[in-house]
Amino acid sequence: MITERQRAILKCIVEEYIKTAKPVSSNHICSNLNCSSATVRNEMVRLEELKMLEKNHFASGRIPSEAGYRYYVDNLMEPKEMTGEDMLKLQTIFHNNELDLNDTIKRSIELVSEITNYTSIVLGNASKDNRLKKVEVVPLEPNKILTMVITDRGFVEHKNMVLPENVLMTDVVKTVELINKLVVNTPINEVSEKLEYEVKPIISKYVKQHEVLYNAFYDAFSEFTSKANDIHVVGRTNFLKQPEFSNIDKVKEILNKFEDTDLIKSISDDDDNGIKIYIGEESEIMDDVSVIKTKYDIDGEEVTIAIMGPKRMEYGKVVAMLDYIKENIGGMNEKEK
Amino acid sequence: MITERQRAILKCIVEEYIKTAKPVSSNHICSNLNCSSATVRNEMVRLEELKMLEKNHFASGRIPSEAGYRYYVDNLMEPKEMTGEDMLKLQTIFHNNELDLNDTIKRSIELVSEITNYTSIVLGNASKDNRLKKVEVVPLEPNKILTMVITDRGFVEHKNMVLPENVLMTDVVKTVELINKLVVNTPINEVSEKLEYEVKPIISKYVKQHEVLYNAFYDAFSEFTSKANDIHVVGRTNFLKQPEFSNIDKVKEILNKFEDTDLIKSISDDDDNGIKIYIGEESEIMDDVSVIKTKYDIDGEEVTIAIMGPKRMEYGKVVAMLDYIKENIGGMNEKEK
DNA sequence: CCTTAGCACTTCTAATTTATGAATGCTAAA
DNA sequence: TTTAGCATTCATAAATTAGAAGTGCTAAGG
Repeated sequence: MITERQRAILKCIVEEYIKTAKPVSSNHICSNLNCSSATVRNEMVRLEELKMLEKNHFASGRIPSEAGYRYYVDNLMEPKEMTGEDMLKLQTIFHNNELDLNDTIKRSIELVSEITNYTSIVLGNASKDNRLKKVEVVPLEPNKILTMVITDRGFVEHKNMVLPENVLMTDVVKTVELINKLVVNTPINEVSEKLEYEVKPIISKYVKQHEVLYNAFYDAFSEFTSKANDIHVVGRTNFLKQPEFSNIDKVKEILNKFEDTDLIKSISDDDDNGIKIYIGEESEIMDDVSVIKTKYDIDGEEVTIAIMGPKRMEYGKVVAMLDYIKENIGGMNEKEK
Repeated sequence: MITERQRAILKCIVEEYIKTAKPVSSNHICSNLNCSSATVRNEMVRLEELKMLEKNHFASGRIPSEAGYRYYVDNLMEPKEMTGEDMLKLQTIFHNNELDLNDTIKRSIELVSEITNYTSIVLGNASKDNRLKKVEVVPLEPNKILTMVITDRGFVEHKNMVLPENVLMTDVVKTVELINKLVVNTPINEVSEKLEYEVKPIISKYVKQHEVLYNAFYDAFSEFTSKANDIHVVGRTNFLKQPEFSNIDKVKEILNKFEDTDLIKSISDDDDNGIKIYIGEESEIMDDVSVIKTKYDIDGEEVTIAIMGPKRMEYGKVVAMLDYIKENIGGMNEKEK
């Protein structure tokens, strides 16, 4: 069992280490508690036996182990109040009517990154539950067109195309009409299938250059599904500001992880909707990194956001901000309906 | 005057230093030329007097000075052939019909970054010469709309908006009709002005909630102009791979420069349309950095691309690639018309 | 039995020394 | 003009030293 005093010491060490990034000595702690440094040292030995603390070497101070952080986060951490200033900044984002929910989230998270100096990730999953609203073609120059795919959630994907010489504009219009008639209101991830089995057979009857046109639209759709599922990373280089990343190889390692799309996407794998904290190894990103993440379920559409920093993160501060954002986004969501 | 042998030595030193990033010794050179290391040393002294070479300290080898690189680039550098493999990779991008010119450039430049391990920048200047083609509104849910701004060049900017309770859909439609009637075909950078002085007075007569709606559209346009003028940077972290950036402070410095939008935009200030090389200080970005840049003039629309690396860049290789890209983009441009 | 003063002990860090080696500049001979 | 030879310079790496920080343990005190 862990005693009350041990808890106090652990809390003190974790918080001090988070603040300074330097191993914490018994001397430093005894001024906060009513006991001598020798007593603290005795307790430290016990906390080390419990695997809550670690030492770099014989005579360094103690630093929290992953288990130590875990215990701190689960049992000792006090919710940290946001500053009025930070709240105000978030409020201006929330009350900007021109932003839709997705952009609001992105902006909020960018702000979190700026305030905390951590890295933020937004993983959209827009394709899920988006239905095709309409397909549109705007002729630009004689043989150049703009094609647009619009969903009922307001996502737009567009692409400029150069028409081969032998394709007629009337054929383009026919194709678009056909697609609009047959595919509108289909969930976006089923569109490809529907195109292949329902549109293609018909298109070949009515449209001369059906091969070329069909392929062009088919590609536009598949690009859409891949893009909609997008990854938004802000503040990658914030890691450079952390003393534990003063080593250039560590920097390289973490920056390379950000290039690994699959790894980043895997952050949203977990289905828990609360605010979850993954410390070091648990993050499955890198041993020196912690991730705080949550999912926002915006009328059926899932958005995962994650804040990434060194293990020595200000967990309380970040959790408070995410809480605040979640609360307000939830409110907006209600209002909107 | 600089002698033939001195030129040969300078060329040798620059190329060796580009390859190894280590000061070049007289011994290393004399094996390439038919003379002893002592002779080379004598010449090196003269090249140093001409400010073409520098030393780190008394007994280090020589490294090229900025003037040395300059002389090399202007007089000694041989155009380097691209490898067939690299050409092939570029060709697949050029022949991808679904990419418009802008995307083709972006992709090509990304490839250059990948091959060379330098950083690439594409500075679009889309707003220039873009005219408003149409404004469109798609109603999504009862009080939610998608607004789109489309230009004659095929740029699309869109935004989801939540309508305030008291705004009627009919008013929205009226506003859109008005804008389309009055502003279509206006160069995009003049739209704001025209909105303010021509549309606003009229809108207030016909539309009830004119303030709210007017502001919404006004903001959408100004966002468009700022976005269209976009900055596309690829391979920022490639600098980490360069030995001259093994110092974390240098890395921070260069990464911070990338955040400075105005600085990056200033790269396109120069009006020369050829391929220009700025070495070190000349780049006005950072003393340790060189920039190779050029402008592509695609039927009236200007795109600046720049490749950034250490002073110790493979100038010849990059120039060859940009040449090749320019040639092919030019060809596409013709074909398209 | 818990707390604490005292002290020996460990290890890191930073400063200094030492040794080695790479490459130079200069001199003098070919 | 070229080059061999050699003293000279300076960086880098390894070895040494000194100092500081902080621990663990022991033994005394409440």
